Amino acid sequence: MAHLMTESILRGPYKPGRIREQSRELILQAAEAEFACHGFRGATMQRIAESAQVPKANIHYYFSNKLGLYGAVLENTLNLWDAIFNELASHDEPADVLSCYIDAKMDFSRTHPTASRLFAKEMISGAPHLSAYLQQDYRLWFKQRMSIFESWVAQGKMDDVEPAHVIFMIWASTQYYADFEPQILIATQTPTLTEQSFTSAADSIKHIILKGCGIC
Amino acid sequence: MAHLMTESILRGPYKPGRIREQSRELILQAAEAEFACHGFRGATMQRIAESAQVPKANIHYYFSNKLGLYGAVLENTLNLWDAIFNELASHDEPADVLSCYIDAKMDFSRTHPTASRLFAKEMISGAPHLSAYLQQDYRLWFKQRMSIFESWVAQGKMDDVEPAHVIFMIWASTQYYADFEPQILIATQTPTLTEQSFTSAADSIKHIILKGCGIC
DNA sequence: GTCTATATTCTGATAGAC
DNA sequence: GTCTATCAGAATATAGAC
Repeated sequence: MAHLMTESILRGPYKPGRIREQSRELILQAAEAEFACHGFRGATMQRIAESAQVPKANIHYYFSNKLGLYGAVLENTLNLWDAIFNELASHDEPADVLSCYIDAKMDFSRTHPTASRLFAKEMISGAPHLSAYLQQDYRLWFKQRMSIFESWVAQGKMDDVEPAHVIFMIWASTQYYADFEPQILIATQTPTLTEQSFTSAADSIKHIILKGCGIC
Repeated sequence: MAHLMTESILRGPYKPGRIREQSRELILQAAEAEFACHGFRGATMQRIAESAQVPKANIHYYFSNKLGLYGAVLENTLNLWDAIFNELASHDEPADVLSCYIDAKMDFSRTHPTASRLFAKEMISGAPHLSAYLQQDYRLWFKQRMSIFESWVAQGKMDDVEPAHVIFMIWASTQYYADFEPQILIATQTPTLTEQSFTSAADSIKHIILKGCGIC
């Protein structure tokens, strides 16, 4: 029976370092919400601690300082972001590729709105903590995808639109439903964005982007 | 000669209250940049004072407190915003209306990027200081424009796309070039967004939105 | 690992001389 | 109207008992 006392009821059997992981995760979640809402400077350790329901000093036990905590939150967010990036696969037909990508991006806005907002806040502030990330994989990824679009244009599979602007339109439109939720709710006079709202939005975006780019 | 000493070289002849106006304007400009970059909580009176090159106490002479200053900045921003709202006029042809509106919105992103970012930050934070504004004119404006779109759909002038999503796509895409500038610069590997960048982006957006909505 | 108490710096705001 | 000096409270961060 003794070892049962050390098991986590919620998260399965005991492993060395599990308490550490759990506490870290709890703080990270609270921090993500706080940073997404108030930005790096506007967020306070006090509020994060209250939200995570741990004493303020515990945060400093798990993370070196405020910047370290923010870095950890940002890293989590960027990992999620990368996963969506790679959803823009190079299948044969542009229609399939873009449809799937728009659906994936919109799904991300629905399931990870806080991550989307955190990223947006960081960008609007001039991306002071993202330079390393943006310089690496991101540039390469973008260049590669742009050349795929250009080959489609060359093959007459889509209109001669600048590929970068198409990507920006997709990013902007899909992220909008996470980042500008209050504006959308009031405009459409609905209390919350349902799963159906997102599906409907994705359908409209797909229709406009595909037809607008001359993809059949 | 004496009265020349009281004239402002930059802003024309002396008027009662001119010093007051000038100082207020100076502080407001610095505050807008600071709030747009760090949000309400993240901005500090100290930094605003330094940026405006006035002693911190002077800000409290012109504005009741931090919230009052933020309110004044936000009011300026919303007035600019309203002007663009009304650019979506109800001419006869959808193509003209949407073209002009996209151009106007994109021009706003180019000439008032800080205002755009301030508004975006406020939205991402849940629009805590905008509820009054969003409840009034905004709802009415949106409803009216939606009915125009619906009449176009009924007349077969455009595809049966949900009007709200079209508007959101236009807002999202145009604001993106102000709010997400760092991402765009790094992706396109250019040092700054030129006037030509904005024109090119507007052209792509117009092409995709108009064709995508079936507007000839 | 957890938490109370506290050191230290910073922030918003004010008083009062000029 | 302007500015220096300063307050009270809040912020990050640490010390040290348990």
